[in-house]
Parts: sequence; structure tokens; C-alpha cells
Amino acid sequence: MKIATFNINGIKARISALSDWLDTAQPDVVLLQEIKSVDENFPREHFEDKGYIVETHGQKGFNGVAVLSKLPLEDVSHGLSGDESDEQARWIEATVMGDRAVRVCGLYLPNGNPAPGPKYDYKLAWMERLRTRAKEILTLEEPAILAGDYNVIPQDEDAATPESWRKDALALPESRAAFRRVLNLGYTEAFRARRLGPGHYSFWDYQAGAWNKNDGIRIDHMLLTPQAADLMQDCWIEAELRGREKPSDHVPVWIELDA
DNA sequence: ATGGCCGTGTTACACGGA
Repeated sequence: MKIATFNINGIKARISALSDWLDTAQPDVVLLQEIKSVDENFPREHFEDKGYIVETHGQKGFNGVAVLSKLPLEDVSHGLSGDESDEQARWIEATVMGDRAVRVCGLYLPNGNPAPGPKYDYKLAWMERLRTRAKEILTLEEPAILAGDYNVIPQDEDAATPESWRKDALALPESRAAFRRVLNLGYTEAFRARRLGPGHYSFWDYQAGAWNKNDGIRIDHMLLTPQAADLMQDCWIEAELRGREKPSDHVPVWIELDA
């Protein structure tokens, strides 16, 4: 089973590039972030015609997550528990029925800038809710993957120019600590279990020729329960997509599971 | 040397992103 997470930065603007990628890359499951669309306007038939089941959790203008799957889905749920008043669409869960059932959680973690401030407070509160949900999922003792745009640069080696991110919400010590608190529950960060060292990025800003200078950051992550980690065959970043026509500012991160 | 963008909603910019 091949699963990818991909922040597409707007479904309307990305429908062509996303379709071309799906046709050639052929993922079984895709977790999308920043669809920037309400559910009614998401072009679901377009992807159903390609053989995908489509589940969306959108809102007007911003945010929004979705799951595309060639395999049957069960127990789909929308939204992150822990704050009923939170109206931002940043979380979706489903169980993928492959050779093994795999619980997938697609997430779009708040950016949090400027920090300090209310947006940063929201980010940290959201991460605490994430930790609570991650803890619940571990108790199931089943293969599960928490994947998406975490908006966290875990370590300095995950940025080409770490000094320029020093005061940014993506790299502040509190953000990194909150990310580690989730990991330390007992999750495996899939990419780092396969590839070590600097120079691996999943986002390059549209500004200042960041892609041409390879001035990137690694902020799209996949966290695995022990049962999922045992099924991992490989994990990689498809950086090449950033150089294509009309790209998202993020690229897909992939995992292959023996499931 | 320095600054450089993009998408959405609404219709000339505001806002968010990272």
C-alpha cells in the first residue's frame, strides 16, 4: 500500500497538476491539505472517475483536508476532538481496507505566525489536542499513520537556512518540543527512520527563488504507530514535483507499507 | 546587493500562508 501526503495549496488551482501526478504516480491513498474549498465545490467526480473514493472536510477559502483512496474506506471522521468551538477544517480520519486495515489521519497543523500572539497560542493548543488524540490511537495497538503538513521544522538540519527561521512559529523551541511530545508517546517519524542528515525538504517558498536556491524546509511528516512502523518498506520525498508547471509550494511525502 | 509569490474571495485589494 502506497500512501502520500500532499499540501496542494488550493484544489481549484492545482486540479491539473494533481491529476497528472495521480495518473503517473498511482498512489493507493492520498492525504490532501489546503484544499481551500467547501465540500460542495470539491471536484469529487473528477477523482472518482480515476477510481478514487473521495472524502473531504473543507471550509470556505482556507485550510481544508481530504482523503483520496483506491481502497475501501471505513469509519470516516471529520475534525480533531478536544474543542467543539474550533471551526477550522484541519483533520480527517479513515480506515483503509487493504490486506491489513490501516487507520490514516490527515492533518493540517496551524502555521502559528506571528509568534508570540493568539495564532501561536492556537497552534500550541491544537498540538496539545493532537497529542491527546495520538495517545488514544496508540491504545488501539493497530497500524495507524498521522500524516500531513505539521508546520514544524523538527531540527536545524531540516532547514537550508536555520538561522532565518529562528524566531518563526515553525521552528521555535516550544513548537519543536510539542512535536517531540507527540513522537515520544511512542511514534516513529517515518522519513527519519529511513533517511538521515541535512538537505531533505518538502516545502520551498514561492518567493525569492527559494526552489532554485534549494532554500527549503522539511515540514510535512508521517508519524507511525509501532504496528505501522513494523509494516514500513520505505519513505521518501518527491522533491522533483516542485520544479514542474504551476506547482504547489509543498511536494508529496510517500510511504510504502506492507499492507 | 537586494528583493523577488501565490491562491481565494470578490471584483481592486485583503488576507493567509511559511
